[in-house]
Amino acid sequence: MEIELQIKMNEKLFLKNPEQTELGKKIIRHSIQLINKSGFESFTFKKLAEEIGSTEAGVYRYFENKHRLLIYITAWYWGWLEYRVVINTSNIQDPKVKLRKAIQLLATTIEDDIRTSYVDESILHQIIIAEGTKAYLTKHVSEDNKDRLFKPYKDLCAKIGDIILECNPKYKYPKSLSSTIIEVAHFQNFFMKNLPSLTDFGNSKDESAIVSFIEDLVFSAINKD
Amino acid sequence: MEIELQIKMNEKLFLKNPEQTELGKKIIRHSIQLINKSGFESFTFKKLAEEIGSTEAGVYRYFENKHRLLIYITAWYWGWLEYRVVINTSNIQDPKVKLRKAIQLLATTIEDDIRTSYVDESILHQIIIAEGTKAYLTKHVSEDNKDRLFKPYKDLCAKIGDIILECNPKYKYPKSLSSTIIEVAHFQNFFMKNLPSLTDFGNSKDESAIVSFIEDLVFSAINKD
DNA sequence: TGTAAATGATAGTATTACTATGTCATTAAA
DNA sequence: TTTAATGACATAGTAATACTATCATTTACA
Repeated sequence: MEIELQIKMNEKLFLKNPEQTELGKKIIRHSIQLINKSGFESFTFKKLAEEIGSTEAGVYRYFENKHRLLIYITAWYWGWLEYRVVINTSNIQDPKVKLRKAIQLLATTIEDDIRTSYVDESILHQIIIAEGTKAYLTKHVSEDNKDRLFKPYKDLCAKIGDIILECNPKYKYPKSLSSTIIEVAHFQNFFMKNLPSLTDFGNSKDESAIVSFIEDLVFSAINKD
Repeated sequence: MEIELQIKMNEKLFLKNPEQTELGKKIIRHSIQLINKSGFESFTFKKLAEEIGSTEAGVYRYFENKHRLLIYITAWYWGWLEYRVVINTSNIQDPKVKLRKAIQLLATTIEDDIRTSYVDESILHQIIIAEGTKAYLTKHVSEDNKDRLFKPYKDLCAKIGDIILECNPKYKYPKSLSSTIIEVAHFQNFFMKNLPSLTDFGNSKDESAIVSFIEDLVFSAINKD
């Protein structure tokens, strides 16, 4: 039996749903590989089209431009991650154990999930670390936000914020702490691998050290009297 | 008497030192304005040249490309901020008061310093918030790092890390906490203004709320037994 | 006053980011 | 069964971007 896991995507993210055609799936799979390989700046629809044996215009039928494609794959990632947080914490009673689990899911690279045939999650995680913030660091954030393009990110953030409040209903900054956890998980990972002197785990190159740092930070903040 | 404050810049950041000519200073001043106005992506040397009544080729004599110019102005900012941290904490004995001061300097927009005639620091602060991370989020970070282009950022980070260690010599993550403070200060500011639901200070739009959040986070982490 | 540095003017190339139009195959109605 | 509509993709453009090269002119200053 074949199981396909589908993440429901906002219609405004694409011109034509890439999940519904072979070419569309190829676009997603190969854009993830290309962006990871050469970086978002040098990524072009022409290179992508050559890679998948199609044409530039073919790609433009699915996505308005490469920035929209970046928002699409980051939104996909956040949706997928929220799904993982939900299924991995649903049977846990203790909110602190829940939060620990969520931090671990956020800060650790995972293997490719075979149920999503056209997305390699381990590569996608690398893209989120290096390129993820570029999805919203633009002059048109507000319009994109009105189109709800960042909803998956905000939903994940809200979810983790709720777990924080479960741990300590009096903690004053659940949402800021939540977005901080997400961003720090990625930045510290990038620094560890590329600018190690900005971290305390330069040589180990070990993601579990990042998890420890974030846990220490988070739990000392919310456990404070 | 006129006082000019000069930040010493790494020679690899430019082809020709922009501080030493009128055109060079114009390039810095107007690129800061243009990047702030339209964002780094839509910023081009052609538009800049038109703005300052020069030519594209003229700008290329100073900077290899627009990304190097971005690194230049971010490096300038970090150098200037470290200078401010040093002079504003040098006469403080209590390391916790020092750290509080440093956090405040990092997270608060400052007025333009008239001693730096060709740089408007308040605009520059906005650029660092929205575009700063793009200076190092590239596929060529490591080479750029070898050229020491990020030294001012790393120096500032090390400085704050030292203050953290003064507060608590046993704290395990001084460098990671330091880089976290810097990054959190900026993206919480960005979120507050652009994606307020990711923060707990959406309506207030008040930087002092960010300072409070960071102080709470930092001091509960380093004061923990 | 001479000379080097700085700037300005002009032109050109390769690539990028996109648009417009045309063709072919499939399906759906007449 | 023909005809029309639709979708998938190719071809061929354009305007802007990111540079490089050359040469003339102005300015600084020794």
